[in-house]
Amino acid sequence: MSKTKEVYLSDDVRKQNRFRIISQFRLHGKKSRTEISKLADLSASTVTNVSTMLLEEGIIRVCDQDASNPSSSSHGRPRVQLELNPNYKFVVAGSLTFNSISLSMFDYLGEKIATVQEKVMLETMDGDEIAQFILSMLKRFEVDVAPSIFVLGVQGLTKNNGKEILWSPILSESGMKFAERLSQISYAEVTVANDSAMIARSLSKDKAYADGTFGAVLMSYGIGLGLYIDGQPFQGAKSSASELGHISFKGGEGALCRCKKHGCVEAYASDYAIWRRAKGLDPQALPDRPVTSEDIAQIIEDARQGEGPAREAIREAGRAIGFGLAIMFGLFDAFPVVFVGRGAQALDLMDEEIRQSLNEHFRFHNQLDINFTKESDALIHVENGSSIVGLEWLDQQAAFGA
Amino acid sequence: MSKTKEVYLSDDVRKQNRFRIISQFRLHGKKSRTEISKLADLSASTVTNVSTMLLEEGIIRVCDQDASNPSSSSHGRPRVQLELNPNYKFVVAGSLTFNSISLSMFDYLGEKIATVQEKVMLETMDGDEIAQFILSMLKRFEVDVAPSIFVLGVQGLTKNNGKEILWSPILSESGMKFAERLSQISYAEVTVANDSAMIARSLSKDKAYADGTFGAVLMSYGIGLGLYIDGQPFQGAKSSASELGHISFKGGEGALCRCKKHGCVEAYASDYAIWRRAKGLDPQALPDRPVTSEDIAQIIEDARQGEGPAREAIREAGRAIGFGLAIMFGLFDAFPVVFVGRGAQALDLMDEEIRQSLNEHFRFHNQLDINFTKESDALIHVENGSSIVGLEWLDQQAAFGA
DNA sequence: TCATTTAATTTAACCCTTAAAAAATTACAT
DNA sequence: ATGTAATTTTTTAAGGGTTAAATTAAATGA
Repeated sequence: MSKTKEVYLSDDVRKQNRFRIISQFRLHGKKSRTEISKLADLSASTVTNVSTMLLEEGIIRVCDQDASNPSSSSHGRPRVQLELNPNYKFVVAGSLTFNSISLSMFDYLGEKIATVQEKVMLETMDGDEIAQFILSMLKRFEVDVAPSIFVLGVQGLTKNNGKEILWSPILSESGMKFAERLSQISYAEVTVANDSAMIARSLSKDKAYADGTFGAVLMSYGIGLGLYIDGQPFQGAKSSASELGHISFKGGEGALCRCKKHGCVEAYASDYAIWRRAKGLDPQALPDRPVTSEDIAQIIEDARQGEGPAREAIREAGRAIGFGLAIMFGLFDAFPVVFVGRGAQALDLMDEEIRQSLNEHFRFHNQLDINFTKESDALIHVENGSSIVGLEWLDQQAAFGA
Repeated sequence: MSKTKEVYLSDDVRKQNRFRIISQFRLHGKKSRTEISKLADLSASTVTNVSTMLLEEGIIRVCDQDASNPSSSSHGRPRVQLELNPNYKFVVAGSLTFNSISLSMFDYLGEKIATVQEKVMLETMDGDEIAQFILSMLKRFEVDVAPSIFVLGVQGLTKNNGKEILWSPILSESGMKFAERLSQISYAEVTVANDSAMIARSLSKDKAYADGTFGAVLMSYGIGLGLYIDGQPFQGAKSSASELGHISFKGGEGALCRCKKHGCVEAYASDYAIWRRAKGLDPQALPDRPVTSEDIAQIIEDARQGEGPAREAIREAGRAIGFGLAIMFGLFDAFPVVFVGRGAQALDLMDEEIRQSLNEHFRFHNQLDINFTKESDALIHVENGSSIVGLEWLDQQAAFGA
């Protein structure tokens, strides 16, 4: 998954240039050799050579040269449009949440060609069972192709190599190795990634966020942060890091968090925390049943009606988020923030508290013209971001080989 | 300063290999072509070609082939030892603190060949004056060579490009551009870097810390953190980041910090904070005179005598540091920590409080077998780390050209 | 049908690395 | 002294990559 190559042979030069060319197709879609030559800043000869190889290897294909040849200037030999071959290889991108698994298959062009979703409590399963379950879901796809890579977004701390889940609140074992098992039985590459990081990746392709520096805060069963800096996903040292949710907001006597510590941001801002507080339950215990989307929607509606425990629960969530962001801003400088997930629907009700809290805890008062926006469909973004990771991996494989 | 290069021409291949070879000399000192060939994993022919060029360009030189030809096996043509040419180019590495400037000149081999130190209050000077002052100090060096690059360690937040100080407690202007001015009048490259980051860089060459992952906590006029992960210096998004000192420890009603906010870790753990508390001064005001090394030494000695305000001030510092580290560990995973600076002399008196605080605020109880050690001579480490940065820059220039 | 125009391919030259051959330099035995 | 073996370094020739320039391919329009 790394892009770093020790380059000291002309062979490596070709691989680099293959990657350059594939990347241009990935970025711009259908293009002629001449256009690619300009985009990739490579000579026409090189583009001819490389694209001949890529065609032979099935990585790209010649488009149907319909009447509609777009950019071609009417005179002269017409351009031959090429594009990535959608059938070259396939990615399965998915999202594992505490009560469901959702999987979608994408072709090499990035089109979603199938999708399956299943309710299931992951906490009750061990690594083998999860791997088997995912494989069984695959069989229900209408398409008959094998994926080359799985990318699965999951809440919690994942290792940067994508091979291990260090800790996840939705899994029974920690350091769970279902990735390894799934890889064994499916003969495919398997990558696990932090869900919020995947959301950020998905948004990074969006024009509105494409300038490159922003954070995606996921407010749902937990609180996650995915960070993009100068167009690059930010990774922690070993792990997905940027664990916004488990920054200590209230210290040891604070409300109980799912991670078994007290006072975490999550213990005030996640959906179970908001529900717990709105319903007046014991802050030192976890709710005894899962909190549903409907529960949260109801609380938000109550809060909109006026003051009361629901309103106050949401205010407190805002203060916790603001505190967490202040810490993050202190470490990374302030960045625009996109809120995603069920809790984000109440962003307008929290805005003031977030800003107050930020103001109190972040050191640069004057830099606080921070942009908060919200996005829904967290799950779609997780899947989308995961597919992007998968496609990038395929591109690198196609360029540099195994 | 980045190592990433776009390689798509055979010319780039040679540059990469030049860098490989130079790096081996940097790493191992005197070596023959044959040895370099093995170390750099390049053919003997390539090493011959490249070293011929490097010799012509004055980047390396032939060593005096004394009687002592070390590794050479007695039979056969003897190896010709080569090494980096100490006179190729020169680095000035320095440290700017609130009341002094210290500069040293290093040759291309990394040997310190001159050093000057000067008491001066930086806060009273503007960018131009600082730049002029540094130049005037240079004139007092006994050597008559011009440096190619200045690397200056300074407390506060620096931009990653090394061109700007975003914020520093010891400078009057924020975003000060003295780097630019110094660069103009000295015709040399100028880099400003976070002092703690430089300390970490210096320590990273030390065998004890060379396994690669550790943090260096600087406890003196402020609280800084330099992070090394897997042998690589960790950088924030835009800035030196990892501002341990300004994590909010006590919130808005906490003690006044030099950054003008309240409750920062620094407001409890820096030398002025410890002094303030030990002397029973108003926590909502800054001390009205600089705290000296002697002041701190005195407080530590008092604290060793038994309970009392001095002892309690140091305890509180430990709690603040522990809290800050807990936040850091939550974001980066736990890492061994080296303490440096005046305050570090009291590490044994704080150890218990640091660990208690960590335990309370860090989410993984069981991972707390963290190594704390201390190093003194913060200033030497800052200079040392800075010289390393300078030499790396020269190496890259030598390999890749301007 | 033919000149014009633009796209794509082929050709020839250049750069870099490396394996293999050659040259250089020393130790040691006779 | 002199020749042989051992080792290091340089030179040579081959192989792979890129590119500018020349050439071929394919369409338009008079």
